[in-house]
Amino acid sequence: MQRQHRKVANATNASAEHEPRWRRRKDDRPREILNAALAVFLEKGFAATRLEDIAEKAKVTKGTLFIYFENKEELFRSLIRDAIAQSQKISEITHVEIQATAQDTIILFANNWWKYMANSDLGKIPKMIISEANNFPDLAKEYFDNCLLPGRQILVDAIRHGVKNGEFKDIDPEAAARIFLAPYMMSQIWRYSMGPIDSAPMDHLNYINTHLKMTMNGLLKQPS
Amino acid sequence: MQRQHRKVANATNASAEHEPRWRRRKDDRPREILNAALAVFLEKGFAATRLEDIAEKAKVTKGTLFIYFENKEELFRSLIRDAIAQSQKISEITHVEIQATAQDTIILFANNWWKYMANSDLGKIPKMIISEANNFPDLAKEYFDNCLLPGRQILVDAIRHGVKNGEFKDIDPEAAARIFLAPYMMSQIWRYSMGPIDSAPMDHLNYINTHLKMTMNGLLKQPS
Amino acid sequence: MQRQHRKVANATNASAEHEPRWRRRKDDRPREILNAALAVFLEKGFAATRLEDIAEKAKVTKGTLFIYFENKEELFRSLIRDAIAQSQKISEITHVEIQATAQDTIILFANNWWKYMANSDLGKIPKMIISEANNFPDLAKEYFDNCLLPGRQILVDAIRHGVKNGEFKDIDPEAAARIFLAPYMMSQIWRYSMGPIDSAPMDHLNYINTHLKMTMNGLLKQPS
Amino acid sequence: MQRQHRKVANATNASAEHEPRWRRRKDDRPREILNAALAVFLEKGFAATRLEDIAEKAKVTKGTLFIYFENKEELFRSLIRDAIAQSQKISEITHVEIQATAQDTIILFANNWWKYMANSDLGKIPKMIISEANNFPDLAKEYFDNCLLPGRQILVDAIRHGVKNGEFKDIDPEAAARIFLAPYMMSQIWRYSMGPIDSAPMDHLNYINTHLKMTMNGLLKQPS
DNA sequence: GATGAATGAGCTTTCATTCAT
DNA sequence: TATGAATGAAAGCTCATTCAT
Repeated sequence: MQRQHRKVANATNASAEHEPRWRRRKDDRPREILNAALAVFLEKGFAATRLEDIAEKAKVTKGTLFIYFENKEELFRSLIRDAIAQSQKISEITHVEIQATAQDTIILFANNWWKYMANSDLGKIPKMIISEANNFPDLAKEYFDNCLLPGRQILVDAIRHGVKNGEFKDIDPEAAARIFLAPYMMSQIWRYSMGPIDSAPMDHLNYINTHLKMTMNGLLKQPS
Repeated sequence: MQRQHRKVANATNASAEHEPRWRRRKDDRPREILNAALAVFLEKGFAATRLEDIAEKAKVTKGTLFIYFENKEELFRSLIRDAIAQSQKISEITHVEIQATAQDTIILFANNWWKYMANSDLGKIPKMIISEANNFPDLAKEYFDNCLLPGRQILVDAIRHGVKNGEFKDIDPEAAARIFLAPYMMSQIWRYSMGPIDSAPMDHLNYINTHLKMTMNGLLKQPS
Repeated sequence: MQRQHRKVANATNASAEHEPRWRRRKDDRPREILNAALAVFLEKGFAATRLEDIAEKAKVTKGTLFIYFENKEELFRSLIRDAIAQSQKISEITHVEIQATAQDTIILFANNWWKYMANSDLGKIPKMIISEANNFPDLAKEYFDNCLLPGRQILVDAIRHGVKNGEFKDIDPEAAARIFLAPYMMSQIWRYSMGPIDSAPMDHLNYINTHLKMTMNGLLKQPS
Repeated sequence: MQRQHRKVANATNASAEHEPRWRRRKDDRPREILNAALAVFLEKGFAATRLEDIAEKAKVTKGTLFIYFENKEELFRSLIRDAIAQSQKISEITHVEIQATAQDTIILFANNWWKYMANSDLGKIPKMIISEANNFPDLAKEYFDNCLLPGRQILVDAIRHGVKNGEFKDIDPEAAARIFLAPYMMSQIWRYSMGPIDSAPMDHLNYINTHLKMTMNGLLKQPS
């Protein structure tokens, strides 16, 4: 005991206005760790991620991670579950009222949904889920059921409605919904994987607008 | 890879004449290992894959892998490089002659390309590249430059040509090409990740046909 | 230990006059911690014991342990040393006057000694010492020299005296003393280890009386 | 590959008659490891034992332990289970025929049993079981049921028989059996814990003989 | 060549100990 | 004083890689 106290005293005397070696950040730590974890898991994948990298990025030591998360797997799961929970909140927001036309419904939904996907950390999840789906099938399913299916269903319904009321051509709504979503998903997946590699980076806004234009009107001037 | 191939060639020469044709030949080993590796790497990703799993699938033991491949990383690289090499051969085949209409050119290309993507192991590469792009950026770039860019460029050229000659509406060919490709890519990536999870499995042919119809003619009956 | 006691004494002096007597006083802490430590160390052994378990049992937090004890090892040592000190006090009590017969001396000593062994925390020490003797040989020696040897010596002396004066048969007093003690020791060691497992729990009083009867008179009706 | 082969060649050339870095000892390893484990677990206890110590004693590396045992706990359990299995074989040997007198039965059994306890590794188990009983209650129970109870029961039966036929005094056979066994057990427990500390080491044979004499005939010349 | 026992570097996890609060 | 968040030094365990067989 004596010895330790003296040690502290010395340290204090030697450099009185020193930054403390660490601070208590009980409330903020989990978020900081999750943010760091997201960055590293996204980049390297689950297995290739070393907890030390996450710790370093979160500016804590390895041991601290285990105060807030049971183990590496639980940290990863927390990350995904957290994203799912946030997505659901957003789902409620983006749950669009049916508009005058099916086209308007689709565009409104797509724009709302895209706003979150492209501008928040939520947009990083699809790449991670794709990469880890076989290692964490339960998480993938949870994400799929809660975050992807509902949005797809809105599209299916809108397209089916548009087909029925003569606004859209006769088309399979299920397939059309998937196709409509593919460029959005692909864009996000690409961004966090091939993004740094693709020599011709994409103008996202232009990309999305072109997508809507193409999907609605087609490429052909004189449709067959 | 190079080194291994030479070694394999030697082995073949040395023993080919006194072994019956139908017998499993020693120089099939690298192929068998690569096949096994593809299956496991695809499922689990590079870091989560244990060489023992690959060995088991290839019906050899761990030690044997190191006879044919320098180490785990080289095995993975061989896999991708091998796929790139095959893709290039196919590229030559799918390098379509320009057709009467831009639409025909695009459809011809797409069908050819899709034939290989959907029906051979080549279609498994995109998911792996997406997952490992940040851990193997050089491989990702190689794949991108040799397998994706050329195909995309054919589309860009065809669309640009179609826009110029009045066949297509006025649209950004770069963006349009990416959007056109997205559902194809997404379909393959999905297949090997979320495929087993997606409750409503896809009819690929229907999906592709709907895609072509939508892209060419649009959804709207009365295009704006 | 010494240091802690002084510290405690100070604390008592400083605050004794303005705190009600019945209130749990600060200087009970070391005792409470030692009690908790005894329970957990006894159950799990030194290395398998987590300080957090002791803290919880003592209704303090981990950090508090380090206020009263320098480290885990010192806490353990304090525990044993404390027991040794108590044993010595008791030794003085049980240091029996020589009785009319050697038998009476032995029985008087055994009953006195047993009273403490069977009914106080002192009886928990043998199991701990046995378990940790190789990890803390100095402690084991201290316990042996101060707590076991003196008692054994009393027995050796009494037996030797009994042999000499014809009260006892001709027997090796050293061996006989050990043998006489063994069932007592074993009984305590057993109690805190196999006790909960032994399906037929022991009636201690019966056990001890049988022991005395057997040891003094033997099993045989017609001694050879 | 090339590189490694050359490396080997160099090493070989440089010191051709070198001892190999390791040998394959598939069949002997488990025994060697168990022996090493017994020594270290016995000395330090389960929790304080580092696998590295066992590995070192067994002249292998840490990793090798995991080839033969699933984890530290399983290694420990294997050790005990192995001892139990051996004990049972011996039990069959020591399962004594009933002799002319109860005294003879007891002495025959005790001598047989003691032969193994005092002269083989089996005698090390009681100290370990005592120490770890609370951490491995299932193992302790298994040991108790298979190794201790049967022997004790033989004694109980013999004593009860002796009491009934007038050979022995009227005594509680259950208690007497425990008391009879205590010095044997204590002797073994002592040997592997306090043994190195006890300044006056024991002559085991003398100890046992004194025990038998005392137990059978008692200390008193003129039994009361 | 092929095998798989053995190695050893590296990672996850634990927990005694420290120290900001 | 007391707390408990944070640290960091092990320890257990895994697995790519080596190498005796």
